[in-house]
Amino acid sequence: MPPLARDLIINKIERALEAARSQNLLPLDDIPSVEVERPSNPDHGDFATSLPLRLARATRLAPIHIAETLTGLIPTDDLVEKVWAAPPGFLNFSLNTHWLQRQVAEILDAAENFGSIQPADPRKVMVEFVSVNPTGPIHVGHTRGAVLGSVLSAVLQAAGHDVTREYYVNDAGTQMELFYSSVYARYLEILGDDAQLSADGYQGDYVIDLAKEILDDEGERFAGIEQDEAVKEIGNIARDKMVSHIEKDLASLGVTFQVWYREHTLFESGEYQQTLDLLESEGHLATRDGALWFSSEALGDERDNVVVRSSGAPTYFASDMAYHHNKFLQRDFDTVINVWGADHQGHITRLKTAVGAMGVDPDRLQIIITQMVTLKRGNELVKASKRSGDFISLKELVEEVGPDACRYFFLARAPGTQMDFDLELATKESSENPVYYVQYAYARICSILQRAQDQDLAWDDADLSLLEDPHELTLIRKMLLLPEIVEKVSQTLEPHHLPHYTLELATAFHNFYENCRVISNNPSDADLTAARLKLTAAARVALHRCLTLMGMTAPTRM
RNA sequence: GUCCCAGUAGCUCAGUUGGACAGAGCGGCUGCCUUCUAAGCAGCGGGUCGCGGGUUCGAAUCCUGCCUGGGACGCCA
Repeated sequence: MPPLARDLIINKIERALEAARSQNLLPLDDIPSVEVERPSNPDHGDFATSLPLRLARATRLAPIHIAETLTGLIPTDDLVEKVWAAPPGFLNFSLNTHWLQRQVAEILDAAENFGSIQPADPRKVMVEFVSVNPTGPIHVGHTRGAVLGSVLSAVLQAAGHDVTREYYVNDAGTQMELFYSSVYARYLEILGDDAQLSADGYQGDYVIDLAKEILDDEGERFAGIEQDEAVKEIGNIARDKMVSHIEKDLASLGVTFQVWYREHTLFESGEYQQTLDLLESEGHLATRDGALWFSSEALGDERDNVVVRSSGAPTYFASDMAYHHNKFLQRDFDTVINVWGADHQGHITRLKTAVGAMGVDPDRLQIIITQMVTLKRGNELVKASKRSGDFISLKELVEEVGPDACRYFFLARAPGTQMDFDLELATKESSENPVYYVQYAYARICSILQRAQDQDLAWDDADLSLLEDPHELTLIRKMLLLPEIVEKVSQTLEPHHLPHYTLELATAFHNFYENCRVISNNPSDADLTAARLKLTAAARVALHRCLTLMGMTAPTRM
């Protein structure tokens, strides 16, 4: 992977600053950190920095003077065609056309690795996401986190990190007990007993379906045995079925995991006890009112939190502490990213506090909160509550909208914003969804390249210096942005930049297509045709990578 | 009551961590298919960036006070 043009330019500016200092052209005590941006206006070049404006105060010089001084110290070369100062004090750079043309070959050489980068700090990263309790099917509200987590994982991997995608299965705790008894109650109900489902039990029809399945598979034997034992056995079966349903539903959306980590293993392995011992030895635990508390208030949290109830049962928080002990201290992840729904927001501080109490830098735990998804049918609100059973499942959603559009829809919005999902609109507009715009560009590319192949046209040895049309150069410039986008997403943990970029890339291709005929019928254009085919092939590489990173299909025809 | 997130075009949303004239898609209006896919392209119209102060060369972006919407504050998960 060659260095990014951006980094080469930053380097040039740094050297110019060094020179300015040693030649006493600028009164600098030390070299400031240099940042460049991508100007939105093409007239301002490919890269720009506002550094002169920032240096004005410290140097007591006019920004434009600083910009002009630096301009004189930055030589143009193979990469940079032009450097100029622009009022009130910007320093602009435009890239050398021949350099741009050569990048077409670089992109083709990189092939499916195009867009990948080498990070300054390669890390072992875990992305834990979805992690819905296996007490019911996965529904629309969870879809957002599922898509976000899977794309984030893919991008982090492209950014050179060692990524593990993990689902935390909460198979211990009171909600699971309630779920188990709910299935048991339905089981008995089918066998003719009076309904015994408690008011706070799980009401959804899927519980009945589950009970039927178990009845079909296992027969009536659970009716004959003692209740506690029956609930336990039925519970185990129901849980396994639920987990595998969830796994299948997520897979239909293209979301997969490497590890399904079970909560109860924390207790079996002794890690739970180990975690408590560690916290105890550091003086972070206290007994009060018959319960065991984590003294988080002393560590800056708003209040202390219960770890073990007076009943002796550990809280969810307790196993979550043990789980993060496992992530950081047992499995040695450098960075752990948790994707949580907005309802878990209150949990952030205490978990970070707990991680800190274990001697782990809390900044190594990064929590992304996805805001609520409000589900609508037209103007009608659709409630999504698992216990009432009235919800739209992920499965239904994928069947109705399709996985690609579904992914794009959730992906294109920043995680921190609440969003409305109008089912009516989503299906009605599906043919005009931006996802088709992008895929259409890809299909067009494939169609052209197929035609070229049919005509035995080769482009490997094409003369890329023929690519001089503004639309051609714009397309090249746009493609070269991908590594920067990958880096940005991996740093900000905001995958929504990717679909937005992909849309721009598709636009750049559509514009090229409209303005530059690729395969010419005129034999005298053979060289230009070859060059444009090569560019088209590079565009296929770039768009394909985008679609792959987003977990979407790349159709060769539409 | 305290804390967190959000408020940008008719609608759905971006806005490169304080920069150059505020963008895209959809919807509306007008053009473009006898040559590689019209699921496309070109153009027009559309904004008090929730409101008021402040910080500075410069604010949609940072600070502060309000307004509106959502969420979190349990020996639930």
